[in-house]
Amino acid sequence: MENEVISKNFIETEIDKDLAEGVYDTVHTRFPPEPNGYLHIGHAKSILLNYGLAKKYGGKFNMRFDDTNPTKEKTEFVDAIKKDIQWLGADWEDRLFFASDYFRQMYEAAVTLIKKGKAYVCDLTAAQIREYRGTLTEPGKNSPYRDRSVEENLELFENMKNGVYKDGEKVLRAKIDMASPNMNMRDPVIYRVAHMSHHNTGDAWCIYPMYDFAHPIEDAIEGITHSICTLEFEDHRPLYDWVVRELAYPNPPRQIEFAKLYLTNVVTGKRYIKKLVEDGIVDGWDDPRLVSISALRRRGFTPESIQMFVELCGVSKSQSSVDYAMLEYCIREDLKMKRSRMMAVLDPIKLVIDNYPEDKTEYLDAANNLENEALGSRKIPFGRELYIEREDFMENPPKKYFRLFPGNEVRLMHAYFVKCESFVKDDSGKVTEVHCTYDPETKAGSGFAGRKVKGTIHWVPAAQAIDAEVRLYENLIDEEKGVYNEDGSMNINPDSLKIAHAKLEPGLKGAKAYESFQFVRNGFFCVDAKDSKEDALVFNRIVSLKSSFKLK
RNA sequence: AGGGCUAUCGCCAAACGGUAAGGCAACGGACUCUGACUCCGUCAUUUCAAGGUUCGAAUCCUUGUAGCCCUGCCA
Repeated sequence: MENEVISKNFIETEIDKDLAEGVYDTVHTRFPPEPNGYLHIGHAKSILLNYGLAKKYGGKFNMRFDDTNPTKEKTEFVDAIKKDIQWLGADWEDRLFFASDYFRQMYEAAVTLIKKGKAYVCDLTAAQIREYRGTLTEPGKNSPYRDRSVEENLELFENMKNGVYKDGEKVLRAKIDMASPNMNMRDPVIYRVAHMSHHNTGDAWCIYPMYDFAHPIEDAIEGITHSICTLEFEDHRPLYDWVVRELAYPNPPRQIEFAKLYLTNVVTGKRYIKKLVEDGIVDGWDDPRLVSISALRRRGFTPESIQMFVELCGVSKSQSSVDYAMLEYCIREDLKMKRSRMMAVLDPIKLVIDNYPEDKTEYLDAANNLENEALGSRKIPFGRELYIEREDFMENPPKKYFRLFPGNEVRLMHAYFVKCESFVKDDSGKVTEVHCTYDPETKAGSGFAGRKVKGTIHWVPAAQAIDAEVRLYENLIDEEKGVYNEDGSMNINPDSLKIAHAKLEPGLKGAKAYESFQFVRNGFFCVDAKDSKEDALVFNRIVSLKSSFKLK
């Protein structure tokens, strides 16, 4: 409530400085994904950071697809990414751009560089370029084509554009410094030949700009002031600055880097996620055990919960890994007040109330959410036979076990106190039925205050309960062993997906439309919202069983 | 001839020379129609290490140490 005082992050400090010094008089940010895959929680940080900054400073936020490499990009990714960003709540208004729409300007910028003697066409092969580049500890050496005349370069580049050369035959390189300790400055390739259809421009071009050349131009064209990206681009900043300087953009953008978001015990690397999908270990990019935006959405995460999470994580330049528990905290925090709290029994065992009339059914009032009255209430049928959670009964309870055991009395959520009188076991010794008696005086809402019970358990009526095959998801990764082994393989938890035959509360709105349920570590449980317009549901006990009672 | 960046509680993260915020996690206790929620309380004499400057250092200087990134015609 009043603890909104989240301190300023270092990027805001930088922006304040820029504004104060008059370097810029506005803030204009952007989120520039390459449409080559699905967005995940790490991207959410970047999206919300960029969008949040623009909003905070009364500036603008652009959506831009950085589609300069046709070999990796697809239109279907464009659509998926747009959907995810909209869902997250970042509004680009009418500013949706494609880097590929600037190909003409980039081409002209390259020509400008050639005319200034700052770029040259190089005939070296990819392998030769690598060889000439030197190593981390040794300087590179100049390409034999480095000193071609401006006229020759102009003609050759024109030929590149006109499709005279095959892929890889020639490239355009910036003429900077082959001895630079920064590898990115050793005459980087800025244009390559690629005879391939582009998802947006089709066959209009057969030369495509490289990221380092294209990105600063894209930013400059759109009037971006602060080009915010992740730490690995820090070494590219001198090149970024070189490009905007050589091209003489007035009021050029400034690149600022921040640390990526990593989560503990979660597979984040795109190539690992891809492997999980391909090997069939997960059932797709939106498998609830993944942290792609679509997976989080399917699992029932809300945009608000992700916004909260990103806010809580903060922004800095130190490489860090946020505890997964923080993500769970955010969704619990967000949902606990605004979702109905239903009852479902995952591992049912029958409970018979011996002194309750056999043919009677009464409809009990149950609040949809105890903390939020505005969510209203529902009626739940109650009768002689119910199902309760197997773990809510113990024949020989340990100390401080507050649930059902012979002789103990508990409250049935939204209903009566019941006292355990006896139980039935089958031949194998497994408990099959628990018998108890109820006290009519203790009906929920009656104001009964005669005595108290230490425990409350949830239940569903045996006759009306909905049978459901439920998928329970737990951590995909073995928490003890960590995510990756030394050989790069992953420690997959064999129990990360279990099927349970659960009993759901009757009248559960839309319940039959749902295919599966997710069980998140720390006990948050909700309906799979994948193919449904329904909101995620939160279930009693499961949401509250955070880290409570641990059986030995 | 290597370069760049980062080091503050188990995990994030503030503090910008004036005497270590906050959140998550954890742990006590109260409350409870779920052991949840809520509420109260505990949780860094110390900031990677060692020196130095200063009345005063997490902040400045020196020297180390550790981690991450960079040798794509990927982004």
